[in-house]
Amino acid sequence: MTEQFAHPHHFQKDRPAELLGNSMPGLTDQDWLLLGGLRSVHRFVGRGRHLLNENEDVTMLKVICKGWAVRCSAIDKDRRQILDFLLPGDVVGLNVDGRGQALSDVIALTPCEVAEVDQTALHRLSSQSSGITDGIQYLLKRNIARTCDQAVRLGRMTAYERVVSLFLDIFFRQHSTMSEGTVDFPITQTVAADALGLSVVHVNRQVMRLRREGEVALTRRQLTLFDPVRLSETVGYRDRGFNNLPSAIAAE
Amino acid sequence: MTEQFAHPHHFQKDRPAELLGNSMPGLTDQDWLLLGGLRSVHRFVGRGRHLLNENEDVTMLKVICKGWAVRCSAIDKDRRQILDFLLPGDVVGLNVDGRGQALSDVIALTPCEVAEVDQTALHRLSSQSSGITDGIQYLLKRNIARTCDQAVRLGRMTAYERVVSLFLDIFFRQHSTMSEGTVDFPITQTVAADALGLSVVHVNRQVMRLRREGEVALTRRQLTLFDPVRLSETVGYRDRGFNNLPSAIAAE
DNA sequence: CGTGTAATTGAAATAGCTCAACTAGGGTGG
DNA sequence: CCACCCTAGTTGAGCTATTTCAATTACACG
Repeated sequence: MTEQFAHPHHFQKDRPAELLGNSMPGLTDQDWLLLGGLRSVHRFVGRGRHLLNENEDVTMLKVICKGWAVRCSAIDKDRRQILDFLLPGDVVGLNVDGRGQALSDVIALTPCEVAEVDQTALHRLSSQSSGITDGIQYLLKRNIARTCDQAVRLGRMTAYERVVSLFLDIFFRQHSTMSEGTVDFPITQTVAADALGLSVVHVNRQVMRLRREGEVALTRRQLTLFDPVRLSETVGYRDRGFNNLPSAIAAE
Repeated sequence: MTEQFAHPHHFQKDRPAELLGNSMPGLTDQDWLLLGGLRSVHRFVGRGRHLLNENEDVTMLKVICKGWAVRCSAIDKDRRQILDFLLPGDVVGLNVDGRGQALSDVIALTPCEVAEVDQTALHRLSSQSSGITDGIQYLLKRNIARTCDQAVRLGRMTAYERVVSLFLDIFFRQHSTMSEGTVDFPITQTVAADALGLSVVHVNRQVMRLRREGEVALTRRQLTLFDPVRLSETVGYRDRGFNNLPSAIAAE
């Protein structure tokens, strides 16, 4: 399918291991060594291509090195729900059902670079190091947290709140203070609509409103929040301690 | 003693070790022994009482031995989103943020009996047995699957579909064939509304419709589905392999 | 037997959707 | 360099699913 871009000669040991390790707090030097020894295959995936298909047997984990992707479940031809956005460092293939099959599709939102790691190889490492075991658990817990927040958004927030809350999520995944700032935002309004359970038209109206209110600037690829604190308060945003906000660091 | 735990299915389901072990497939006899040796404290929790508060530091895991609970996040005084239903065998305390604090409240839906287990004690067991490590991962993955399904429901299904899909979920968690049957259903329409992101009134209208269509019978505590197969097809229900449906067993 | 919680039903209000038309850019080929 | 497309964004107008409000009925439980 999408695997025609493999570069078998080009084994990049450092970057995938580094990205993976950075997503797992509390690794020892020994753990880093083990991770560094993981054999990985680097691949390029074009925008819109699948990194994973729902119900596919997951044998390889994929660490996103560059680009953005979405985890997404299609319920019929013209309804799909985006469950999560994946940024560099995120791992594809952890969300599986009781048979080890993928729970949802994963689709490249921008051209992506991923490092493929054999699942059983990582499992083997994990049995040698409790740090890595804990690291995988940490990634699973982060996925749970994101999906819970997503469910609350979808179930009990107004359109306006959903948009703000998505903006805050994406913002704080890239920005580590509570002050004004600009971050990458390669998310079209159509994609945002599928993430927020709204129609494109209605997403657009909320974005327009936020612009009129002077809360955000939004171009094709960049999002600026002018007062993240105020926005956080208006929608009851809660940091979950998986980003790099000071509160999380302070609580260590 | 060893022999007692080797055949879990033949034993009563109300003991913490059995309940926990039964939720973790693929345990060895040795794993069962370890679990059986876990010290646990038995508690009774009244209906409506909290088993866990959002943001509470989680030091104890609680295995539900009897009764039902909900995992639920309050966004303000009169909006809350129920994320999951917990039945006997489910574990309270796995869904935590990056600081080890609970992501959501857990509230007893009926009077509950729980077995409290020290988290670090279980963690210690887990470092002695890869079966138990995998078991915990399995529980986390099940939580992810449930929350993903919940997000799809909330984001992209009509009211009618949401109700049917919740009924199917609850049904197949207690019924292991695709044929007509009756299961426990201690869920008031108000509670269902908070789980489905709908108003009580509208939930009621969907239930009435389902009754009129002859699809369900629903009393205060019992739910009957007359044709689960047809219902599954109309809402695109997918079994995730965490219940006891034949498909799951067959795929082993 | 009362009393409070849960279910049911109708009617009016509304948040969000659909349809449709139009604008703005960004890339591509001639 | 322009003409052309194609995708993304924007806006208006009418429609509908769902909510809110309000009133009534059933039901469990002390």
